[in-house]
Amino acid sequence: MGPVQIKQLLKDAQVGQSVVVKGWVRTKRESKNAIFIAINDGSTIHNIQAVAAPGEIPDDTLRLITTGSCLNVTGQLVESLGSGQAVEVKIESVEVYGTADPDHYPLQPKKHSLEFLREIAHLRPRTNTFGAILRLRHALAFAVHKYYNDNGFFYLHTPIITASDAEGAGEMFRVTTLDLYNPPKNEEGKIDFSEDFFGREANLTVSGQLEGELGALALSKIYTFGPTFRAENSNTTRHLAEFWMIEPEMAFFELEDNMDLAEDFVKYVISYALEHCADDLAFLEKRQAEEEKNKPQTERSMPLLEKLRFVVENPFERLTYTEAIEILLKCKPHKEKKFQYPVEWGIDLQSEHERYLVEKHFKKPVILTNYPREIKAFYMKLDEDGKTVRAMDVLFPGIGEIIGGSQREENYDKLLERVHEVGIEPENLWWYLETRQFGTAPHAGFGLGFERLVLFVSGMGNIRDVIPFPRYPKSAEF
RNA sequence: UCCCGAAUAGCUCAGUCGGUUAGAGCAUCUGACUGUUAAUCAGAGGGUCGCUGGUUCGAGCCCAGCUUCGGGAGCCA
Repeated sequence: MGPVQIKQLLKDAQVGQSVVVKGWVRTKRESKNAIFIAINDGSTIHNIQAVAAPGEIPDDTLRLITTGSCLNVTGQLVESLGSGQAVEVKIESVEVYGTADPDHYPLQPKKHSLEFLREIAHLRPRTNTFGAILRLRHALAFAVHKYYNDNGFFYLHTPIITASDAEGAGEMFRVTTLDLYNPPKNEEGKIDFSEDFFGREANLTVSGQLEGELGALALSKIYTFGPTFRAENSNTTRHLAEFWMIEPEMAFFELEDNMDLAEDFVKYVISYALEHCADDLAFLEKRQAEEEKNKPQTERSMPLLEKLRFVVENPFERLTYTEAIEILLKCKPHKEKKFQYPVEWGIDLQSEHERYLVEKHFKKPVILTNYPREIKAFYMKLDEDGKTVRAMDVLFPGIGEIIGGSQREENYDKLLERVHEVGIEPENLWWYLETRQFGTAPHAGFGLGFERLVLFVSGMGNIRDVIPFPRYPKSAEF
């Protein structure tokens, strides 16, 4: 199927074999006795070097071979006379598929800032960094499916368009076919959504969880992995308006099981990346070190591979919210009034508090559980004391909350009480509430932000650089 | 959305106290040299100093507003 990829060529091809290489030119170097063309087809971070003697490539063709142009090269695989590579392609013929005028092609054989590359998101996959990230992203996505498939989960496709506005997970993007310049109005002068496509207000999903629970209460173990949308005006290195979320939901799982799964799952996918993306991770480790070389020693990250192995090999720290508050109350930054936000039982933990726990106190991933009910969602199961809920957040160094989950409230009366408490109209969630009336079961689940995972594993600093075409406020160009 | 900072050549950046013709490195082009590795050396071309307005004899530089970007915060995954 198609031409042999450069990855395969570098791995398997025999010297003397005739080969066809199709890919994009990274650099061309000419000397008196030889022309060198570094070609990359995205299958691997490594280029293959194609070589010709001067005159072997017609001048008209040679002139078109510039950084960024696309070639179809036929030749023979030979041992390299140079020292940088074991094998190279001795060119027999070259066809230029597409030129890239060097006066206008923005990618040059030099370092570019990530901000600049974000402005040319249509071309940045051709860089080493984004090639590595996109291959890593693929491997992690594949590992997610493999993990759940191997563990008896079913991939459930929850809807992208949803009419339930009661989830409270954030601002939503409206979906409508109404004429925004002249929308139908009802007697009160308000927009008449009964005229809209779905006969009611509709939005893009902020979470597949509620539908995921419906699946778990039938198939026992399901997961979702799909796009998720938040219309928050978030301008940070950890938020996107469109991102991919993985949400497993399991019947007959309690909080402990949920934590065990979350930890095992994250460790599995990171191990998978370590095993299958060694070259790309090595490159990303170098890239991160290079980027941080001007930082003082104390602010530099642990080398990427060391960090990933550390996470895989060590148990996550597990403690309750109450225990975390006690640690924070006793800690130095609190006593020296270094925290911007006060610490007391009942507060929602701020970034600075989470960072202290993860990066200073424990120096490893932390799972916090049993948060006060007031600061968590209505669907979380109440603890016996009625004050806390069976929530769990997995906090990662540098990323913050990578997973948020809980055991769900399966008791109809308690759930209904919470629904009223937070001011949701029960009619809007009748189908969700019915699962607690018909064969309810203890169950639990969590959501993992896929880009936050890629961010952590890649060592990149901005979530906008770990998704091919990022969506964030004022940005949807590509 | 809030706080702080930034915007100068294709890219990364310097530009002193407001003062004549706005600089460097890389990239590009030309030449030299070389089994080269983001080659090296020499030369050349390349600018609406983010936008709008203001202050001033004079603004890349000072002031105001806007736009975009970055860092931090909030919202959260």
